[in-house]
Amino acid sequence: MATCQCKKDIRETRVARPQRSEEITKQIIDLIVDRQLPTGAPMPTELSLAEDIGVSRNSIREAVKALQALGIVEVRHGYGTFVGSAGSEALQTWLLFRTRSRGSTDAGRLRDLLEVREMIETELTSRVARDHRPELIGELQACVARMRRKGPDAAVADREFHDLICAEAGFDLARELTGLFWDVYRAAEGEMGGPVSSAPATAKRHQAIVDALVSGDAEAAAHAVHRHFDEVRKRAKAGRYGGFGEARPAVSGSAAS
Amino acid sequence: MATCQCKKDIRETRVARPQRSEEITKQIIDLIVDRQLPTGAPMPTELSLAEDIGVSRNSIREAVKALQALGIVEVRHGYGTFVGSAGSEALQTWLLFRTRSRGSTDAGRLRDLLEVREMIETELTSRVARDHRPELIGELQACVARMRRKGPDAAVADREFHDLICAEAGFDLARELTGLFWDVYRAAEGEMGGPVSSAPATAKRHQAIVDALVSGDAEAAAHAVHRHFDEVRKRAKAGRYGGFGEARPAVSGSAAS
DNA sequence: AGAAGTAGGACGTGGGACGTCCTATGACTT
DNA sequence: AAGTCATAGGACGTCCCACGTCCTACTTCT
Repeated sequence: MATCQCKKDIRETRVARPQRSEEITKQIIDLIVDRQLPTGAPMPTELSLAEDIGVSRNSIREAVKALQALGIVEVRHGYGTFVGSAGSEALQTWLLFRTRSRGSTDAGRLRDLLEVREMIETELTSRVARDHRPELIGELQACVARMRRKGPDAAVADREFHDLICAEAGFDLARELTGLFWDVYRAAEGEMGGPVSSAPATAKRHQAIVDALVSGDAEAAAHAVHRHFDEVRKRAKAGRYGGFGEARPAVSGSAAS
Repeated sequence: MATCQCKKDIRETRVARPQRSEEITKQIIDLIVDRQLPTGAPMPTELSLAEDIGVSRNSIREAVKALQALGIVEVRHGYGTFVGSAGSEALQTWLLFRTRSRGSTDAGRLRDLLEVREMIETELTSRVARDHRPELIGELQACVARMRRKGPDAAVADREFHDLICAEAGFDLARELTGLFWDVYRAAEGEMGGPVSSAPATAKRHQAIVDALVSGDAEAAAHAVHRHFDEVRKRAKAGRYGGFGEARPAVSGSAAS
């Protein structure tokens, strides 16, 4: 009753061949795109899809499940299936698994998360420093103020702070990704018993970012963001799970592994 | 025989409630994490999963389909189900749909793709400029040389060029994401009848990036990357689908781009 | 007219059957 | 004895059918 009784080994390299059901998935997507169905529009019934495509309802359901997992469709029990927004929430499962799965031996996954967020936010903040609504500053200050008060709201304010900046730049994808990274980082960190962020220090760093934005200096803004993330990394290094480990060179066999 | 005969409207806001089957998905993931099954490890049979969890094989299959869509498991017909790598290929469907779906009215989705890639690659290249293997330069030069020769290989060399730099930094997630963005951009561009890249101009920009890397000047490297993407944007603007449209401010109607 | 009850549509789940694909084992050939 | 081919069995793929649950919209009663 072990995992599997046959002599399968991990070193199987044979790739899964193109599946039939993948074809169904494609057809459903094409249906949405061809008819230009907007987000929220009702999809055909499972039954009518089955008839149109010429497969059983069971196969349709499996295809729909796959699309649902990607946020491409949204299913409501007893009501119908609708076109989804393909928002970043759909990737949460993916990214969280990716972060956890090889996590036991490689805490660097957590670091990757932080690193990508830093890259995007650095550039994003630079651009916002060059051009932003005047009201933004006040909104950011309000977040910082909330962060100064300890409590569960501090984390929320932290996330809102970053989201405000990312939203300001106007790149939806970038904004959603950074939000996703924030959420997954938080979830993975909590799971590994990592450090809870220290609100006062974070507030201080955030204030520095606001100051840079006020001055309109793009490079200063980028610098402030870098320092913010430096501190997060430093805190992580002191955490229970022993920090991230060093960056390893990609291809060469010089170090690491 | 229309899309749906009932009077559903697009403005449905009711959110889908937590589904039972989502629970099954979670249990399967937990199984992988708890047993620390590495990528490629065989999963229990659908039948045994059904017995263990106490649901029908049908439900298991739907859950597995969802996980398969995210690359968390890999199913091989007639052989078994295996733990997947959760690689970025899984997101291709997601991102391509996201880019295409609102594409007809908003070509800005394509721009978002490019923009995020630029942000990540700018930062990544800066870091690589500060520290990289000496062999990297030669490898990059080889790519540039291939790009100078027109033909289908030029695009491949283009992708390899970027991938080499991203790999050098050692952040897997960043590397996979930029690769994903490249692929999806290419696919979406082709679909919209966009411009094929002009190899000589691209090669020139890439050469500038290599030069910056040789000099070890992080800021120069960032600048070179920015100029590279500027050119891609310029080319896109001249494309058949009429360019990206301007950056829109997130909330207010004040300034732009 | 308004509210409660009801019929029907649509998704959720379960169970079983059969086809297809793959591997491993054993018989057969050289 | 070693290699090749045929075969049996395991595991996924697809299908059918039935019933439960949930939601909406219509009908009916007050």
